[in-house]
Amino acid sequence: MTDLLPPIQTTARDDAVLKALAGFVRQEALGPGEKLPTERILAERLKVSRNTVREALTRWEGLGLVERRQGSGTYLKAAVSPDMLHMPLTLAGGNDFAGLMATLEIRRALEAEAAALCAIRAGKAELAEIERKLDLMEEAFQTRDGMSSEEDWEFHQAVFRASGNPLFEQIIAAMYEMFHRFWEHPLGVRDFGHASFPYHRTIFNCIAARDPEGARTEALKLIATVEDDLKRGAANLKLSDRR
Amino acid sequence: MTDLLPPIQTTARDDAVLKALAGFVRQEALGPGEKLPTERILAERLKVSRNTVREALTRWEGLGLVERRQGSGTYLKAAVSPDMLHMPLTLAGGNDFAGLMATLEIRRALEAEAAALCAIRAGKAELAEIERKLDLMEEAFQTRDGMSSEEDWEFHQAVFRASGNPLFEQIIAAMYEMFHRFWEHPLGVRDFGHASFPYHRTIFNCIAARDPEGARTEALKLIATVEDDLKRGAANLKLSDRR
DNA sequence: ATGCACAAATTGGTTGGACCATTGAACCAC
DNA sequence: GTGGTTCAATGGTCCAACCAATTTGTGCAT
Repeated sequence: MTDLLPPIQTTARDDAVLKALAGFVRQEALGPGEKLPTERILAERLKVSRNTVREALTRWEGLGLVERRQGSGTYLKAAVSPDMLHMPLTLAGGNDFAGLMATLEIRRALEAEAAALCAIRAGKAELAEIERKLDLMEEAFQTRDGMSSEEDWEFHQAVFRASGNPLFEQIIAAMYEMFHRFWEHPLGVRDFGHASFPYHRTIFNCIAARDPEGARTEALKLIATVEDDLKRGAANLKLSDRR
Repeated sequence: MTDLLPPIQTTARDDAVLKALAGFVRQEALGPGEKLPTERILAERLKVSRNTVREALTRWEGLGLVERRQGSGTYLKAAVSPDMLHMPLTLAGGNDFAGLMATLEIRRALEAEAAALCAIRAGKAELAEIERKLDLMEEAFQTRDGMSSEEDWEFHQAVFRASGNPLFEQIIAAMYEMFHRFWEHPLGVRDFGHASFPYHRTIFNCIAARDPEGARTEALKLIATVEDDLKRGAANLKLSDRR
């Protein structure tokens, strides 16, 4: 009732440019990594100023769809289609302990759901991929004595990817930066993340056994251990960080 | 081991502009709705071209942080801070059934977790606010015979807000557009959302009773009914949309 | 004074052209 | 081959002007 009669768009140059460009990408079947026409050519072909083309491409760049390399060209970074839906999300203040805990709660929600969905939907190939990442992680864990954050992350990524819903991976990928920043300075907790180790295997077992609720439960347990480590780290910090 | 030696950043003009602008907003304590300096003034003050200012603002506009009105000015649309984290989410084929299901799965994950957290953390004031929204919704439901999408939404928002974690509300707000768009054209399902109605009350009861797991369970049930309606709608669509 | 029509100033949107900085390939000397 | 050099292509920045929408001010009629 409220907003039928959308505001009429008298001008929308750069949007039109993006629409045309999306159509071009579709027609040419361009995929990630491929180079698209130069700004000058686009400007000439579309009969708009190069500045307008640049504004349009800036939008796509901000959305992570495209990467510009000076002197080289503009390259696709993700699959684009004319009917994409964008949900830009900006999170305020995630540098401190509270922010980290907040992201961890999001992760708990998504991790549990993704594991459950994964148990329902994962195909044989995805299952094999997850197990491969798990093996890699366990090997790294024993070889480097617990320093397996990279492999750990790849395991979780594989689970998210196999959930069949790209949003899981996207949201969590954006949070990766935050976790990674933290994992390099684990607040003096020497064996940070050790407690979570066994649950990776149990999660995988539930997924492989097609047990959604079991996978959900194990995922919740895993996050709980990480939360615990985090709280211990915060306590350490409070004791040692007197200045 | 892998990414020590990060690529050096020789120039980053527009990023610098945004950083400066974020600092300005912070210093002037500007909030949503307020107007920020004109492009020409920014260009002059920051000693950069107006073009560069425009590219920077285009980025913020794309992220939904800012709104430009020709002839009027540029206005803040959301709170900005220098340490924001941006995560643009893009969903291919956003208009169709699959896209809506994808966002619904995210919503299921967040809704369940938020309800559980809410049962643990909500204070008296938050609890009262949730109940108020619930009453409003129930009233609207009976008065307008099921058309209570706005009030429905506000109820869920109140729950998210009372979870004590702002990220829940932010993420779900980014997805609001998709839900809203759909609620106006419920695929011919006449009583869309009716089935979910009673669960709002049961969720609230669990929260008020400080029963996290109960709240989680009820939230999952609610989303399940919406998913069900959605599938029925998709079935209707398949039957009627032959062309 | 009040209200309305019109002009002027303000502001974002677009254009065209110029130049700079980086990249990558072709080429050359050793 | 290896390591420079040159050079054309390409994105990044700048400038100056003009267009289009909005806001503000001005002055006239009532």
